[in-house]
Amino acid sequence: MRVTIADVARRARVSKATVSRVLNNRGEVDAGTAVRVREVIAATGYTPSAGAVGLARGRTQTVGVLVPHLTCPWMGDVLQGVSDVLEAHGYGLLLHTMNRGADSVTRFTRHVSGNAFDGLLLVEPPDPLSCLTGLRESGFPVVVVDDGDDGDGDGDGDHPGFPSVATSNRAGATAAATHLLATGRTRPVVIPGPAALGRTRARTEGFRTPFTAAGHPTPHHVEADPTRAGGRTAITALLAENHEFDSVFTHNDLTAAGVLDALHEAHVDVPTQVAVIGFDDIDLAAHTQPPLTTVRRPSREMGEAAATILLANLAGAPFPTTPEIIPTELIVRASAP
Amino acid sequence: MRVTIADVARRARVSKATVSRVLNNRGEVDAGTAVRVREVIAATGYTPSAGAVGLARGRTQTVGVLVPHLTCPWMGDVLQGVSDVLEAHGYGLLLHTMNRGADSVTRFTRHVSGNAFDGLLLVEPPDPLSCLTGLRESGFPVVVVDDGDDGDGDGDGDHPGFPSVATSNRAGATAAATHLLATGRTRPVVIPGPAALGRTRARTEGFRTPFTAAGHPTPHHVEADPTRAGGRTAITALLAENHEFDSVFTHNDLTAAGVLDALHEAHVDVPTQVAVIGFDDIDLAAHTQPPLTTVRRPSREMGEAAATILLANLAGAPFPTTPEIIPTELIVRASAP
DNA sequence: GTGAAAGCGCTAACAA
DNA sequence: TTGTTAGCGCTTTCAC
Repeated sequence: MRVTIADVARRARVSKATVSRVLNNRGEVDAGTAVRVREVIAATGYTPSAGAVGLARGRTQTVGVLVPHLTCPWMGDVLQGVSDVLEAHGYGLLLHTMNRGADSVTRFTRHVSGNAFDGLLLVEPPDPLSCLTGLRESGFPVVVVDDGDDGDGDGDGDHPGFPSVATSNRAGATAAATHLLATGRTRPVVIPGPAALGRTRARTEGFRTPFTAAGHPTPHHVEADPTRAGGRTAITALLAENHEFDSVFTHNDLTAAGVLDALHEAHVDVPTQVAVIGFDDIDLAAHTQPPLTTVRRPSREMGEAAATILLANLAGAPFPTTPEIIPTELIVRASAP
Repeated sequence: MRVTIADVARRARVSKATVSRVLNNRGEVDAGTAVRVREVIAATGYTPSAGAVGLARGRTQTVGVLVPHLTCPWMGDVLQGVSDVLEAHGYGLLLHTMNRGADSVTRFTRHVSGNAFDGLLLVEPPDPLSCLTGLRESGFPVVVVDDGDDGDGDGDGDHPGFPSVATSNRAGATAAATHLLATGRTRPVVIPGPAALGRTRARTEGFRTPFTAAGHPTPHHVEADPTRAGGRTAITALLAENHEFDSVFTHNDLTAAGVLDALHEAHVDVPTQVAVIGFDDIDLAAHTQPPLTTVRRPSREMGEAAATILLANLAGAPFPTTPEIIPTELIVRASAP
């Protein structure tokens, strides 16, 4: 049988209340008594039951994390950032996936209303997560990670009104464009991400700005699946129709890798004939042929920031009113030196 | 204020016990009463408090998962497998990392003895996890995922005695060797993983067997960090000393990618001059130049299997006495056709 | 400084 | 079939 607070109290010849005081460092205990209690605790190896403490205190010291799925390249980084911060503060991390569709959401909702955690981190939530608004109104602490914010600080991401952490999508894309212009590229092709996402808009606009500002036409856009095959197909088609371009900017690295494939097959040299820049800086980016210049998205730092904000709120601090923006960084490699 | 079982009972004009019966489908309730109770539940949006249920029942419907860290390529797959199974059975997943060293372990241990979860999944535990033995003796349900088992079914992984899920490390390496032999390679170089791991032994032996069986000498071994840079350095050194070899087998894909780098730099053609086979089949493997032949390790399936075994045990079934082996699969790509 | 007692929200005998 | 009564293990007034 587990050793309970009552066992400790009996052996230390005090009341449960006193043991509780010692446990929670409520100074109002006689030094000698405290020592005695601590000895018994050590001797019995007593650990408070998380569930009982939670029930009595009304807080579980646990944070829920809802992610779309676990298999995309940067999710591990986000989670690691979250996990590090949570653990450092003694919080547990209850992980939920939306991988199994509607059923997943139902289960998740039950967990939420079952008070299984004190706060919630929403990673890359798909556009209209209906249960969200309910949560928000009920005052449940929620932080959105990587909302589709443009990163210019005015909080117009996909879930306005929620405290959130985002990256500088717009500025990152602008940096890519500026880099291309600085190296003499004037006719880029852009392969954007899903049109529904705020970050796609932000990256599109951020990329266009320097070009139009320099008097160049709006960059040519091409649709493609956000996969390696998608990028490859798109560029192959473009080459077939003899479209002229001297550079490609994709909204994700996987697509960029496909672009490199297509160019390679068509014997178009990278970077001399065409420069390529991706977005995200996933592991693969450093390993393509040639290595990919890309806009790094600070996944881990975003996870850390989100967890920090949530924990601060649980500790009584108000949520920040504007999104916290973690800056992107242009990683220059051989595909666009 | 949250709506509690007492609120529901009052509004349905029954006792809390009856509500509880309806909640848990204890058939012994009058149909009419049950309907009335359900109506009130629906009307109030009542959800049982997870903590209170856990305390009363002595079970939390939550499983702990301890992973070394979240950033390695296959961890997401393992977790996705675990998560899918757990969610499908209504279990929560409490995630712990050992990323922050000793402190992590301490926190984790507290969670364990705090009864925060009903069972535990240990993913790739480092060799001697001291708290493990204590757990085991106390009868706490633990399943080890990817123990360093050789996969030949005799249960001699790094943590013998624990129920576990592993992959066919030995057979996978044998398949790689057989493939090389079948394509005329007789002088391989092997870059093994960390010597302390059981799977390194298993893969080493599995690879050697076909060669010695065919009358060839034991393959040449070269030490290297399990990173891309490690593989590159190792092969560069080997080339510098004019060591003759016609193929390379590495215990992980990252190292293999480094090997490809080194060969490319030295203008050694792959696969005509040297064939290369890796292990794991991480995303990168399909994207190297040339694409990497590798032994796929079924990460996600391992996660699913481990969760299934644990849940079965929590439901009353005994643990299997031998490790569950999910087979590897040789993925043939251009680096060793 | 310390203890008694009343919950936290639920389940599970035991009666009725 | 249903209600009553104890807990589960802890925190927290409120007295002393």
